[in-house]
Amino acid sequence: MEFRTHTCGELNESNVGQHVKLAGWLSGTRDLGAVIFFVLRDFYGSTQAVATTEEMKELVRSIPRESTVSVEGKVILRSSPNPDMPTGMIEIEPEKVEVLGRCYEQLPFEVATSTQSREDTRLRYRFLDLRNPEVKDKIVFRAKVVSWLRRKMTDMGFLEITTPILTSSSPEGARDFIVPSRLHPGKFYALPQAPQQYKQLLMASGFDRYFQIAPCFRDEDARADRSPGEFYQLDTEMCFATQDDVFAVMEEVLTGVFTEFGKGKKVDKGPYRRISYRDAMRDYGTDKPDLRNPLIIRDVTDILTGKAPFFTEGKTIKAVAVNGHAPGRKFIDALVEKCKLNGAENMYWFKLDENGALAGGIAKFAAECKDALAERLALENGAFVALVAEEKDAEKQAGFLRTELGVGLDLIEKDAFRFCWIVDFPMYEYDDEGNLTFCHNPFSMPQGGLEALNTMEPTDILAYQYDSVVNGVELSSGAVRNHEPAIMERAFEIVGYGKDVIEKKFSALYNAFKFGAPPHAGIAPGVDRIVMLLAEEPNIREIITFPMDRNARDILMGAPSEVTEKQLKDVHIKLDLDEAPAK
RNA sequence: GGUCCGGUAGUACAGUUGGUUAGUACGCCAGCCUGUCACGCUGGAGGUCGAGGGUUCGAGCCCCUUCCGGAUCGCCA
Repeated sequence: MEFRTHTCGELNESNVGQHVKLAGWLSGTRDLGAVIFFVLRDFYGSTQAVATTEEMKELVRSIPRESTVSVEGKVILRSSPNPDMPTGMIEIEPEKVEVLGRCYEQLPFEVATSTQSREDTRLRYRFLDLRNPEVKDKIVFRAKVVSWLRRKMTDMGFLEITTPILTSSSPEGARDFIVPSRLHPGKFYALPQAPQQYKQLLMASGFDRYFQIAPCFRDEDARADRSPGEFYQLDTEMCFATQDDVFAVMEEVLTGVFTEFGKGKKVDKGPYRRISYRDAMRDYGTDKPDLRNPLIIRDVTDILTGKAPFFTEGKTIKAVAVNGHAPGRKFIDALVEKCKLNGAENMYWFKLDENGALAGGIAKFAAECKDALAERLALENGAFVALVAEEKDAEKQAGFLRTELGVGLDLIEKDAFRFCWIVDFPMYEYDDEGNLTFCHNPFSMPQGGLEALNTMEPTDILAYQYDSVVNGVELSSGAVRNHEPAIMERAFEIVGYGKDVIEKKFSALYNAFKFGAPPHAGIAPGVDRIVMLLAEEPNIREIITFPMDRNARDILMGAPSEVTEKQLKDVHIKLDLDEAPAK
């Protein structure tokens, strides 16, 4: 005996007269007394049935909503069709209705309006939340995107290879999730932050083009666009490949997926614009510029230093000029507050009135250098100029200002995905304690190779390290890898690590590279971010089937949870808690 | 960990200057209704106002502590 002959989304006029059987969730009843309309919903859609006999009406009245039900009967034409419903021309005249799984509890929220409930309630009842077609569709959408990416990569000659989930802790980067070993007391596995070393080992093994929809684990706090704990990357690596080779592949994949799933928005085609890290910081105040925003930051330190009490020596002064969209006083005052809240010392401003005279804000201080400012900032009559003057972080504050102005004055290009590559990241930087460290990761090849490492000022050395950015979102990070043991040794030596450290921390890679390593390069776009952008969904949890909450808890499953004494003993763990664990 | 906002019925919210019995919508229960499709109508049940303490004749409202949630920053090879 079969549960169904059709799904709830497929019946139409052509099925009229057929005897069918459907199964699904009772999503609602409309009891008109003499007739009861009730709607069955499954993964594919909804179909209405109509109960007319007293016996059938009593039965339908007795079934709670959201119970699973099978309905067997004849497809009939509706006397009052619903053109908004795919199955709206027909309905089922049931002969037999059977409850398959009763809904015993009061629903915590309406399935159809689940998204209006608090997020923790939704997550606790995620299985109900996911019955909401609006919620479910985002997960289906994600599956389609992932499927497309997988097929595209395969078609381009990449081989999908899975790499271990239980692996070793990697010393730098984000905090690891660690897993105690039972067989090896006191030792731990770590979940991979990325399959970085494995994919490079695959290159050393001769696999030419690798990819994987790879789960990555990082024990860091959440953000609106960053799920805590785990996320997925389209991880890929190529043998005998240059930065340009990687770009060519990714431009095809990214433009492809954004065109296919981007709802008709304009999508940049490759080659994408390339912007050096330093130019990006200078012009946009960030290494992930939103190119839909037409505003450019200009440095006016040389023009304005000393011209006002607050433009003192040593501050960097950055300006963002807007022609033709001068905001009102209320907007400006709010902007000043936002900038201060973001950590800026202050925000200054002036306008150029219709006659080309400086007005408002710091106009009286800037008057004497009006011509220089007008030229530097390409000012037109009616322009508005916002400035920040900072001892440090001037670029960052100006970047914030640029975004606020672009968004606030509605200057952002609509319906477009604007891609760029951020290239030439510095190899090294000084950390807050003044120590030299790797800027991105130690696996990148320094531009100029060993000679650059030996002759250049470390902070001047650039790496073959790149990010892809779309609409202000960092989509992926990648690099040409350092496959030369000698260059690796020198690269680590510069930050004060000896050969022994490489041996210890990266022994597998370091050893592999001594046996004839191919030059190789790769990149890893974030799958969750791609889906978020395509689905126009600002909350990353909406595009994850079973997301953790912001505090990295799965409140549906109750993770993380305590384990038994025996489990702890098996893995040689003794707890040392400040307080007794909460029950 | 910092800052800001919030927590009132199953759900989403309102609640005036601190003042009588804490309301509204949806859901739930009972009844009416022959073409609904967010059906409609009538009635009913449902509350530790997150928790604890304080001020006051009187606290959902004011103060303190604490828990929880959201936004944001720190953090994120």
